[in-house]
Amino acid sequence: MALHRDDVIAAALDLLDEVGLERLTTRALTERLGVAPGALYWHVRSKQELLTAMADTVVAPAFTTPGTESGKEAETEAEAGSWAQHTEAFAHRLRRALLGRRDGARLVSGHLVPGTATLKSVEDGLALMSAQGLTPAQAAVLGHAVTSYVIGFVLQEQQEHAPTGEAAGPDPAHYPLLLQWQTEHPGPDATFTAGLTLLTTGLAAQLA
Amino acid sequence: MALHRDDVIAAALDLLDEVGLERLTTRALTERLGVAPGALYWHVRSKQELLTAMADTVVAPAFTTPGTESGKEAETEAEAGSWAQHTEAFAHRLRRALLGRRDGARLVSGHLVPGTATLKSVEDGLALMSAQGLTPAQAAVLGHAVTSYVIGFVLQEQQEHAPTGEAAGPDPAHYPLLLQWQTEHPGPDATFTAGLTLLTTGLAAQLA
DNA sequence: AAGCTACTTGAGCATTGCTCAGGTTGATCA
DNA sequence: TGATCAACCTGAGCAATGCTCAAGTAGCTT
Repeated sequence: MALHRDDVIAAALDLLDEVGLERLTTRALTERLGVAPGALYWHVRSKQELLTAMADTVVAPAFTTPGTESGKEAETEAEAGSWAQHTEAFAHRLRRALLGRRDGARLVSGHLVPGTATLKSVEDGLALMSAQGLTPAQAAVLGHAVTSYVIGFVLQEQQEHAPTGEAAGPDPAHYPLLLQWQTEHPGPDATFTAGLTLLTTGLAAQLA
Repeated sequence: MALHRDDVIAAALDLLDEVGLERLTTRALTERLGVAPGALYWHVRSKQELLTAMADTVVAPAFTTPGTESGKEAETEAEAGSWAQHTEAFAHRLRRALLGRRDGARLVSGHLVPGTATLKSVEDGLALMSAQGLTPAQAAVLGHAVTSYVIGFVLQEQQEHAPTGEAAGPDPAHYPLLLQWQTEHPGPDATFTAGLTLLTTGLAAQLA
């Protein structure tokens, strides 16, 4: 049975989980597909395009509101919840999506180009916030800030295991406050949420 | 006259500005240095290590407080300014440092390993905030959030000109709110500052 | 002058992204 | 049934890249 573009992307994502972005090579991919190296370029114009498609797939679930697809009773117009709740929910979805794949944040931050579905989702988000009294500028600033924050956060979160090419950095033991923070670390989830809350309460404070 | 490690790094940064990260190749670098390809590896263990050193140089000015080096009258203990002012000043320094080089954010986000100077600076920042009544956890969360935000923001900011490997994305003209935002865009500097203010006022609100 | 260290050459290997002319396969239509 | 055509694949190979290494060369010290 012949391959199709989606099979290629799916296999590429599997391979990514196994070997990481640095070692994601077209030859390893075609080998996994049981196919000659040249065959890849029937389905994909270049490795760049492949990476973009992968990034798009990774990010997709974050831009799909949970109850949106099954027609059960989802159409409650402006679904329940304040703009703050929606924003935070989106941030958590995005982070989970990025964490779901090895090097997910690097992949997305380097190769994503917003597709139709993404733009639609962003537009809807802006509309929802405007309907709750935010100016378009406020909504846009918040959205932009949140995505920046999430990507930056997960980037650091996933980099801990990356090779640096030189000897390990300096010993942090001499920096008491840093050390204290590292040992009392409440865990990445809590840290993420705390930072995220800064953004939403910041806007809430500005509104008052 | 023989090369030295610093010359190599400086030349690499110049080359980065000219050709961008994708085309920053060891051969182009050695050619620019007027030297055979193999000569590079006397000064640097691997390309990874070179990139790490470059990232460190790019980021360095952000972690050097302006009045710190000249002994004029800098030692005013906890220099003037609230934790919010200090945090925002740091964020702006970091953004400027990243914007100062082509692909600066990608370089740093992918290859930085915090050096001694960086850790010292972070420790000092935590100390300053603690002295102003913040708990270590609050200070750490704020610092982490700010750096995440800055890196994510500049990453997007610098990606506008990057090649995607496929045809341009969908036309954003059909999304009225998005379009409105794009046309009324107050400029990246203002957007950056607005998002940053969200973080600091968020913490301020939590303290009250 | 001898010797040592810092630095460089030149040749070359393995890997990678990509191309392309020609096959193969399977559905379609005469 | 057999010819046609498009989708899909092979095989061979090219150019660029990161890296290695034995053999130099230059300059300083003694």
